Amino acid sequence: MQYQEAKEKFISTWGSLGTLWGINKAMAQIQALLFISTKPLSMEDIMDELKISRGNTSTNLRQLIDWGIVTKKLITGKRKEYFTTEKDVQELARHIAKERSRREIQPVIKILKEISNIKDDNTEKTKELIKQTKALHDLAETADTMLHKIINQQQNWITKSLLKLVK
Amino acid sequence: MQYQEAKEKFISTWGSLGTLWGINKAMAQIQALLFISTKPLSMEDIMDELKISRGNTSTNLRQLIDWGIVTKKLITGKRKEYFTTEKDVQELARHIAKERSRREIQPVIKILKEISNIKDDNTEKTKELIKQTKALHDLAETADTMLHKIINQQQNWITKSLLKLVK
DNA sequence: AATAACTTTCAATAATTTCTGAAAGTTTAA
DNA sequence: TTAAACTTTCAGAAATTATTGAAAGTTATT
Repeated sequence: MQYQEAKEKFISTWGSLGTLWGINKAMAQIQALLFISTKPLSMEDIMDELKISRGNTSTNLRQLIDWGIVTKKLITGKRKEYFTTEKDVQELARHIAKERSRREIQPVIKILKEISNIKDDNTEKTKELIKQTKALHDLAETADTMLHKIINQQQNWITKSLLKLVK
Repeated sequence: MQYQEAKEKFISTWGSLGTLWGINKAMAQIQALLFISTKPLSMEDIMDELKISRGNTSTNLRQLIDWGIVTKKLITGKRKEYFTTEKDVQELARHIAKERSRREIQPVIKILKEISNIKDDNTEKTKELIKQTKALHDLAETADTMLHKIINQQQNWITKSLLKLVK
């Protein structure tokens, strides 16, 4: 397998994986492209490379920026904006986990809590609803808390290493 | 909030969460319905409750069975097939994690390994591709292994194992 | 064996999501 | 201030995914 084939395979695999987990294909592919690029890329570069339209590129870059995994980079002497993605896989995983928790898990936890707090009218079906949503709530909350601890642990690890470097 | 409202909210929330994570809405809702039901339900029951067609119900029940989180239950004296879902949240989480790993993560790990093993032609871009896909491969493999260790624990996996991991 | 009770399959359709491309908007340079 | 360089927005088109419903298939009952 040569470079070009490997590159295409990586980008397309990443795109499919994204789709499977509810992430737009173009968004995943742009991130994949930046992830293996040796230098920041312009919108033009990305459009050419992935054969997608300007609008699509612009929209998905914005989303990646909102997710905190892509940043604009201004290159002095150039008008265009250039983009890079977080290159450290652990940082990348942290960002994604943190965002998905904030956007998707936390709101569900809140709703589960509400539901499990409805008044118990002592019917069997109400008891079951309360019991099951409570169990789900507890599971989600514990898993989410643990995930955050892991995430923050990584951060600490990184912070520590950086501090060591500086000292 | 009364029972009926709470029930509907739970089913619809579960459906939306599913969609967000790449799971078909009907599939998630059927599972949600069974999850809070006090007794096994027939296809008829599910169709009525969720207002979906027979075909849709049949297809999605099959998928849930394939995923190992719903089982057929034959009630003696009745012709119809009845369905139940795993009621234990931890077992449920185990099944889902195991299946998603097997179907989605493992194949990606395999591809990442292939890609990161391409011949190094000593160009900068090839070196970067190898480096980055290798890092991703290692992260995915570590995370997946960790997940498997967690899901293979028989009981109290969250409180015991995850805490250990974090410490 | 015939019929009734039930489930599965799948072509057609509907709903949803993504993508395009051009107009509108913004920023920089001269 | 004007024009060029670049980015964003968004209505319509295209692609993808989900859903229906009825025919075909299966299994149990008489």
